[in-house]
Amino acid sequence: MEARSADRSTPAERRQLSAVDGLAQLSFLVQRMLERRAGEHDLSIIQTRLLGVLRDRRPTMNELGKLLALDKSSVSGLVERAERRGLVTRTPSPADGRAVLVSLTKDGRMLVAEAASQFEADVLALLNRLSPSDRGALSGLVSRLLVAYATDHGIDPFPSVGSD
Amino acid sequence: MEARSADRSTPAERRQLSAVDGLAQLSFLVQRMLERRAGEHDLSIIQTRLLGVLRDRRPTMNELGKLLALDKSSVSGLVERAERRGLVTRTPSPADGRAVLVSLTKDGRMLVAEAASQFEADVLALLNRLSPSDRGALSGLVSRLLVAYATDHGIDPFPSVGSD
DNA sequence: TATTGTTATACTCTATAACTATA
DNA sequence: TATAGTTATAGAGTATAACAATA
Repeated sequence: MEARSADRSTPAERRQLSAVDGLAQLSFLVQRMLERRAGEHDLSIIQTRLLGVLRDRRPTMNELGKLLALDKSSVSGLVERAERRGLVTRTPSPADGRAVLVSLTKDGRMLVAEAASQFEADVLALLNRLSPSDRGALSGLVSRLLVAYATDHGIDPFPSVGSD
Repeated sequence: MEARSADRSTPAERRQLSAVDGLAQLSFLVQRMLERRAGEHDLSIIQTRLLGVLRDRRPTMNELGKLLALDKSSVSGLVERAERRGLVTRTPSPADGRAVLVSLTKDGRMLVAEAASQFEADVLALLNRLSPSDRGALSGLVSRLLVAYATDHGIDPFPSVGSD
């Protein structure tokens, strides 16, 4: 649902968002930035995530399902649509006759690189609204938060977000 | 795409995420929390957002489209499905014979309240991984960032996230 | 038998276009 | 004419279930 403050005062009187509202709003903002940049390349967020995880992997359909937290049948459709656009290719696995390896094409790699750099620029522009010292502080706090969370969940905090 | 660090060192050597990666990961994490809690009530994120914006509004279909950034035809379907579940009701507008007012039912209000409080608890639990002073610092920085961004875009930073 | 992947099916979500009714 | 809303249609994205091929 929408994050919402219980605060009923007028805008001019309110000077700070609650921590929960702030984090919720920030997450929506970042997601919107990603969605917008992806959309400029006719990519959905999930298609963009697919290309993203393939940047440094050549997984089977099965592994892709785990990486993206999708059912194998969903992966079939996702990859089929990306393949139809020439962004990824399917290759039979030499190691396992049942398996299929998915990898980026040149076009796919170019597209994801472009979208990634634009998204990065968006986030940097957002962060530039803070002073350098505030920026560093925010970055450090977010990093610590994520590392603590990941550690609690037995995950390596550093590989990418979302799925891999 | 997946947020990714260009850092190629091993996990044990890496001690901080880049600011961009951190914000991207954090946004995915918060979104997953929302998605999970919504899913427990058989709600999608967009259905949850619909209920969320209706908590303190009684908009027309048209206004709802602007609040959620959806085409009017999308709103028709969205509201139709929510109405079928007994979560919202449609009432003819007394002021305009063409317009329809959408509002929460008791069931809808209960559902969104429950999902909201669970989501809030998730975010608070996440934040509790930081010390109280770090928590305050993070909250303040995020708040300043969002206020600066909103001000630059001529938006009131305080009403809810995402759409309203 | 178990695993990998595809296909059939069903539903949500979204947009465009055509339509009705009201302003 | 313009606006509010619905409906028809098309497509992406998701899951479950049934299936074929391989291990």
